[in-house]
Amino acid sequence: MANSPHDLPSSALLRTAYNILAARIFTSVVSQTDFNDLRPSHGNAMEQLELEDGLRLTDLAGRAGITAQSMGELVDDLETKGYLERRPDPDDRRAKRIYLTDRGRKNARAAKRATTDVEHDLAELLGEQRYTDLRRTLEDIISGFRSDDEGLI
Amino acid sequence: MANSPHDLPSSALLRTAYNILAARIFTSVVSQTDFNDLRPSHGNAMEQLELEDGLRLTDLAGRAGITAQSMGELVDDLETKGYLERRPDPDDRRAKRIYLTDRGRKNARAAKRATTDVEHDLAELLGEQRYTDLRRTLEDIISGFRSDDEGLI
DNA sequence: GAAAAATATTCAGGCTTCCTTTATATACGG
DNA sequence: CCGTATATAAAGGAAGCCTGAATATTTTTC
Repeated sequence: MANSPHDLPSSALLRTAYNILAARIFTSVVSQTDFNDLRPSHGNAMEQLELEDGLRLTDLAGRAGITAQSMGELVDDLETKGYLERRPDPDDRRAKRIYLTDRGRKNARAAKRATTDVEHDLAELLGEQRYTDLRRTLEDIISGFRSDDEGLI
Repeated sequence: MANSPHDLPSSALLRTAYNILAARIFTSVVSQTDFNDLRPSHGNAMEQLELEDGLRLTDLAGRAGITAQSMGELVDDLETKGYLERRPDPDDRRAKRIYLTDRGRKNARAAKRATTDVEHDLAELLGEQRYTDLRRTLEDIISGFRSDDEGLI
C-alpha cells in the first residue's frame, strides 16, 4: 500500500481501523453461502433486530440513525429475501411490526458470532490491557466531542 | 442519543469516533464561506494534491483508492469550481497533470489547519500519553490485521 | 364527539459517490 | 510500423441515502 501510517491524522487511522474490522465481520458473515445475498447496509436493520425483535419501522430507523423511508427500503429488501416479515401492530393500525424469520435469526446468530470473534482477535492482538484502554479512549472521544458538534454527524 | 456506548462492538466505537472527527474537520473547512461549494468526496482529490501537486489523474486515483473514472469526475468538478487546473503533460501527450490553483492552495492550507486543530483537541481531551497510545494502538490494528484480509477493504 | 394535529408508513423522485463498459488518443517494444 | 498497453473521457447504472407529498390511523383539544 502506498501510505505508511506514519503521521497520518488520527481520523484516517480511525477510519482505516474501522474499515478493516467491519470488512472482517461482514465478509465472515456473507462468506457463509446462505447469506451471500446481503449487503453491508442491510446490517443497519439486522443489527437492531438482533437486539430487539418486533420493532416498528420508525423505531428501527431511529435506532439506526436513518430515515424511516430509507429503512423502509432495507426492510422491503430483507423481507423479499426472507430475513424479515412485517405483521400488523395489533395496538396501532397505522403501524407494522417487523420480526426476524428463522432465516433472519440464523443470520443474526452468525453476525453476533463474527462480531465476538473480532473482539477476541483484537484483544489477542493488543493484549487485554490495551484492548480495554482502546475501548475506554474511544468512548471518551465520543462523549467528549459529541456535545461540541450536536447534530453535525 | 439512543445508544449508550456500553458494550458496543469496537468496530462501532471506531466508526462513531471517526465520524465525529471527520465531521469536525469537514465542517471547519466548509464553514469558511470561501469553501462552501465543496463536498466531502472532493477531499479525495484535494488531500492528495496537498501532499504532491502536478499528479496525473491515474496516480491521483491510485493514491485515493478509487477508479480513474471516479477521480475524473471529482477533478472535473473541482476544476469548474476553480480549485484545480489541468495542464497537458509535456512528456506524455496522453496525460494531463493536475495542479492546485491559488484557490486550491488556500483550501489545502485551511484543511491542514483544521486537521491539526483536531489533533490538538484530541491530545488535550485525552492527555499526551493516551493520545500517543491511541495512535500506536490504531497503527498496530492496521498493520496486524491488514495482512490477514488482503484486498478485502 | 367532531375537527385539528400528530404519527406510521408508503410512493415518487432526486442526489452523491462510486462502479463498469466502451471509445479515443497517445506511447512504446520488437 | 504494428500490436499492445496506457491515459483519459463519455455514457450509463447501482447502492445508499435523502426530501416531499399522499394515505391511513390515532391522539388531542375544544
